[in-house]
Amino acid sequence: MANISDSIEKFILSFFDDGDDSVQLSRNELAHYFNVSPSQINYVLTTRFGVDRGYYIESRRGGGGFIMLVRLSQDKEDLLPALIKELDDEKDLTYNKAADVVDRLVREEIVTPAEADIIKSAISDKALQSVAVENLRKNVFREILIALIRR
Amino acid sequence: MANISDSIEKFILSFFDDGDDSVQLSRNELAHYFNVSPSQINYVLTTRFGVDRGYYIESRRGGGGFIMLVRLSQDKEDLLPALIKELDDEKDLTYNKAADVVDRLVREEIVTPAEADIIKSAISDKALQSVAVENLRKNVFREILIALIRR
DNA sequence: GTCGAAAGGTCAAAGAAAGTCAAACTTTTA
DNA sequence: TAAAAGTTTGACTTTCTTTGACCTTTCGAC
Repeated sequence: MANISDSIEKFILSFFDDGDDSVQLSRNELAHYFNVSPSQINYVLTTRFGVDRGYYIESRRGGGGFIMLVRLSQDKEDLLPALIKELDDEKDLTYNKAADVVDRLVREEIVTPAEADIIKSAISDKALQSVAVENLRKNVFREILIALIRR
Repeated sequence: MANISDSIEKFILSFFDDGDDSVQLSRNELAHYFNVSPSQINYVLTTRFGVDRGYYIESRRGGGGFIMLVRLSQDKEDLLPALIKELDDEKDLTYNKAADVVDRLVREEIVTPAEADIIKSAISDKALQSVAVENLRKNVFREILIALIRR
């Protein structure tokens, strides 16, 4: 966790701790506080607080400008079907993108952390990297078993 | 023990001495410390810290990158490591064979029935039948999401 | 209305890791 | 002692982060 972006992410997340569903911040202040260039705040926001992770970003420029992060809390009934639909549009589902979704499912209490580990292992690069299709299931299953050992 | 890889292995093993189950290291630092090329660290990791030896490797690139080694249960009596080993010998792992194993894991109370459902969906024919490899993860993930809806 | 300062936004380049792979070299084994 | 197995190295790739130069929007003063 040596990198600053992770620290900034944590810092921002801590603002949500009071159960608030939205948080307001100042890009310049934050950048100054962490001694980084302001655009790094944007980097953190786009990589850590995108829709994939279940956040919505709103902002205003100029005097009195601000950035507001809203934690999306979708209707639990709709979330899974919505995610499946989004899947189809996704042209390239990387592990990281998928893992973000899984983390969100944990947050929404649709899956337990233990189940999330299993899912992540099943969709990991390692599990799916199999040239020969015959080995695929083996790979996926192996990764799952490994995930089980780890807990 | 004249070769450097063995020394590096020993060195890394010593980090586990405090009873810790996981250890974090920097590839570059380690390579520099031993005066070897960074890729030699990968060599040591793959030859000495693979799953067969009871370790799991996780890593991240870029600024603040790291390599984390997790020690898995080394108990050869344990069911899971034994199953992983058997997997390698299995020439053709059908869905039914795998599902049997999963059911056994439920009976042994290693996984919950809910987790078993997730696992089964991840290794189902449907999940893994993807002509184009790019769609594979999508398929697997979709099947898992569907399994979640069902419950 | 116009202007300037005060925000925040964008993007590309540079930097900082780790990963891959094949070739060269060394050691072991049959 | 030749072939196989294991080790070492380095060039190249991929991923993620950090920085800075330049752009756009908003507000308040005049």
